[in-house]
Amino acid sequence: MSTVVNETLNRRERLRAETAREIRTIALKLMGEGGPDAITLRAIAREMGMTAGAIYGYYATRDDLITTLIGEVYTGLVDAVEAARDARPADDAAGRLLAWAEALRTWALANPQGFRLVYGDAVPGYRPPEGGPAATARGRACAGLVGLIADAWPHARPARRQASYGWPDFGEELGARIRAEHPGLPPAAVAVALRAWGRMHGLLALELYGHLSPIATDPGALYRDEMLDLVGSLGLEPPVA
Amino acid sequence: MSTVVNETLNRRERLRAETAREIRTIALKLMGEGGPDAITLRAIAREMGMTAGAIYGYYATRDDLITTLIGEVYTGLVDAVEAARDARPADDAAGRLLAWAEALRTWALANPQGFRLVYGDAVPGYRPPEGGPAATARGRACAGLVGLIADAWPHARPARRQASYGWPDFGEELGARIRAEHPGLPPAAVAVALRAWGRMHGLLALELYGHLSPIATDPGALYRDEMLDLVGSLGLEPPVA
DNA sequence: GCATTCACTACACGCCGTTCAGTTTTTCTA
DNA sequence: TAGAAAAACTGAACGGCGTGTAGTGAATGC
Repeated sequence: MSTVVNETLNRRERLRAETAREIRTIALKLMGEGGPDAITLRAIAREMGMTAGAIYGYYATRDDLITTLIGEVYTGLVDAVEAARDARPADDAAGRLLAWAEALRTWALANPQGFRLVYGDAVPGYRPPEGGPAATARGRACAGLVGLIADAWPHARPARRQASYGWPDFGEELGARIRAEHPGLPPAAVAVALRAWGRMHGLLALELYGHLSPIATDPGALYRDEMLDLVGSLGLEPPVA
Repeated sequence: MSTVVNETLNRRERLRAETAREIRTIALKLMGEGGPDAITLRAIAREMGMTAGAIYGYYATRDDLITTLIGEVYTGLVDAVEAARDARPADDAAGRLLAWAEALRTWALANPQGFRLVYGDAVPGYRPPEGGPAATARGRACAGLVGLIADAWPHARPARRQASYGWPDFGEELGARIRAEHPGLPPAAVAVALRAWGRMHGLLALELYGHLSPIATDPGALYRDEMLDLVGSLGLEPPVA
């Protein structure tokens, strides 16, 4: 079945793909306006001049659509942070980490509903599926963060390294990937990367969910400060600029 | 009208208060079973042998009920972390901070839906009201954290203090409270406290929302590690135990 | 040219929050 | 203590939701 798919798509298939994309586009628009809960099959259909039932020809259920959207949005997020990282020279470990973190916050502030979709409760009892684009995007994010930590690892003070971790402490897939990409990197570095992820996520989540606004007038300064502290704790010199 | 309320509550008022409490209790039970979205006026009424409309005699709207619940749950959370902190001797700054952090995670794992209720999207367009129990609880949490940082402040390395903050960078109410409770404490300490909050919240939120489970097998170890790093970065010696 | 496939509509079901007129129960008062 | 006033509650309704299912009309392929 995987042979000879070279023929251009049928007119039918083209229309079909286009409609599926329109559904997703409108869903994202609705999400941007009213949050993940505004993604309603009936609202999408209304916007498209269709009936809600028609969407079931494209997505088996609302959760399926949401899952697809999460994958798309998450991928866009990882694209953004990776691009920001790669805009810095490869030997500027501190700059690359800071660029990643700053791009994450910039993206989150520009797409607050997307952040909620990816990291919050999109659906009541929603459990992300095992594989799929969302898992891939998360894998990229984790691997990217580990890469940033790996670049900084030679500078890290030994005091920070004493926690005892082994590869079994981490997901098999991620562990294998990291051992391939960064031979010789100890598993403790993965723990540092995940903790760095937590430091970024924590202040961002608090800010985006409104828990910081009545308390701190400039959450961005707090966040930058936190990232500089992180860079410093890795033994890196933050850039003077 | 405010005069002479000394009389014991009417039988009516007693029954009324009891019913209101039953509503809240059942709502929390439903939340524990099915998350915040399972809090449904109809489900509550069903469980009580009532009609959904009857609840409107006690709470003006579902959001009002949710708001009340958030306040209660948040208060319970702060009670728990404060108790854990106060179980340690006053001169053990590191132990008190670690106890606070550990109690936070313990509470969150025991009440994951409560964590979602307080820190996540309880309601689509929900904006927490200005005052109320939830704001009070958050104030207690912040003040408590600042207190923990204040105890550690004399030990902090000067390198960590160079960020420039002023009192206007923080909420008026919180600022006044802190200046009263900790005279001489610079505003930069508040920033450190909020960043510490972020470090706790980040790993916890990632774990509870299932973003860490496919990656790290023991998020608790990660969390403890992060907290030890935090304590160390404050210049405190973590307890040997 | 015609059978098949596909996209879609119309309708139904059960859930939800919310409102409101009416009924029942309790409390207060004359 | 009888009746008025107030409070508590019901039952039905409205609109909105996700989700199925039978039927319709047009495009596709032989």
